[in-house]
Amino acid sequence: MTTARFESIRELPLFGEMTDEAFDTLTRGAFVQNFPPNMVMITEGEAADFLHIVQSGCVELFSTWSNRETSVTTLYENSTFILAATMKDRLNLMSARTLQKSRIIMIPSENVRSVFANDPKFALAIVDELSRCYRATIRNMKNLKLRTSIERLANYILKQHHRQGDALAYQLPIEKRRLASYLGMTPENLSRAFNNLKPHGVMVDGQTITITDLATLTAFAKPDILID
Amino acid sequence: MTTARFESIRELPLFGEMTDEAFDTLTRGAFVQNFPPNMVMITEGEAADFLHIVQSGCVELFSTWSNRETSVTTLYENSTFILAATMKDRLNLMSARTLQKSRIIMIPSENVRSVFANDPKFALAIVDELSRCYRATIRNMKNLKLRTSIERLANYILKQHHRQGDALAYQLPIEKRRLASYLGMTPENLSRAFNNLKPHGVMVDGQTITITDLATLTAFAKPDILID
DNA sequence: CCATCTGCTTGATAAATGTCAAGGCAGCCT
DNA sequence: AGGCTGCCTTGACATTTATCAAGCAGATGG
Repeated sequence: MTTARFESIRELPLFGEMTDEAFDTLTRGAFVQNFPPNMVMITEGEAADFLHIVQSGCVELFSTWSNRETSVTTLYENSTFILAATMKDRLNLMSARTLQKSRIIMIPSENVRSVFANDPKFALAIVDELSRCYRATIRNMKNLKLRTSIERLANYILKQHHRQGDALAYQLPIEKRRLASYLGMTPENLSRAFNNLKPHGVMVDGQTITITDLATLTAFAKPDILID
Repeated sequence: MTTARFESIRELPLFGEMTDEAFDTLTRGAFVQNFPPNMVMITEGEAADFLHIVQSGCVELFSTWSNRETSVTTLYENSTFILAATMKDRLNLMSARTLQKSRIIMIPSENVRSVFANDPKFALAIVDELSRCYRATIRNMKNLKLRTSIERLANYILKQHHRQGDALAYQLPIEKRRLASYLGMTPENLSRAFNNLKPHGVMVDGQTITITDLATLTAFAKPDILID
């Protein structure tokens, strides 16, 4: 029974509703791979031969052009990536590297496309996931185009605050230089941006963020349900 | 026969492969609406009750936050929009306004979702369209984060050159202030960016762009198949 | 333990981009 | 024709952001 190896993903929204038969077909030829930290798994421009799922660890999607590099997003446990390129059988637009030791499940793209055609529940789940990624990217772009770097940082701090159970003090989940790249600025500028946020209720010590005045920070950040 | 009213879209990639029956179901309750230029048809934050298709004219998707506005994309004949929000039954993340007198076909979102479940060919077409939009947005974001404003303009000029049949002289399809917003800069800066491109082989007179040195412009712009 | 490395921070400076104000020009209306 | 109006352009200036260089601190490895 191949399914047993992929139990951990069977209950994910993307696979939860499909038939057992479809799930077996999907995972036939799939495999799990362990990667050390800081390993480039996928380089943009390559064919998208596999749908990837982060089983454990952490993966950064990034892109380069003309000696510049930018972080597009960071993925944690149970996230899928390379879905759009997989469905259209196109080249990857982004590269992927592990940030920590990570276990990645890889499902042949062909399987995804053939099961999509035969299992309506799976088809719906694919569309849900694609729509979610698309909308997340639109939000990301609005964030970049409508806000200054300090505003982006302020909203990032608020978002993490919510993600970490409304804790007023928490650890940054990624290195500051990667956060800087994600937010579209240089590490130097991120340092200064943290300093600029002091009067708006943010204290920083190493990886630890402390929100000293949530109301002031929120008033400054003006979070928006259509962006954040 | 309701279908007759929607003949013009029957052959689009999104609808071309589906059964006649499914197409009839889809367009039941759909309608065509004429809009004058510069009319806001959709405001971000509203529910996505209809899938929209531009039958003729031109539509800009844009977003606002805190008294700022940015143009996300411009759509021409046969483009669909609001697809992701339609499929997930969520709020629109972007607003839409006509730039010219436009005819828009509006299909109830419920129809799209129910036909999706019953017509595999349509389901595949939806995924294709969603993937295309997603990948276009990723490209857009890479463009914004990896290039300076002058580089973005140079690549925009090259892309239009190709879209307009490799013409060395052509008309800009949109107003400069909207182009500026799309490229993530102010109108004043766009003017200066055009001036900066003179030595790289670009001449501008009103709406007319003339590429005087394609090789130099291309060398400067460094277009990339994974962005442009 | 020291030496080294890497990521972070800071200051000084430069470059890119935005803001404000003014003026030009074309299209439009009366 | 004359006068609007809206868009674009230009100049002067302010702000934001990046770059370069230096130094610091914590982690790593002999």
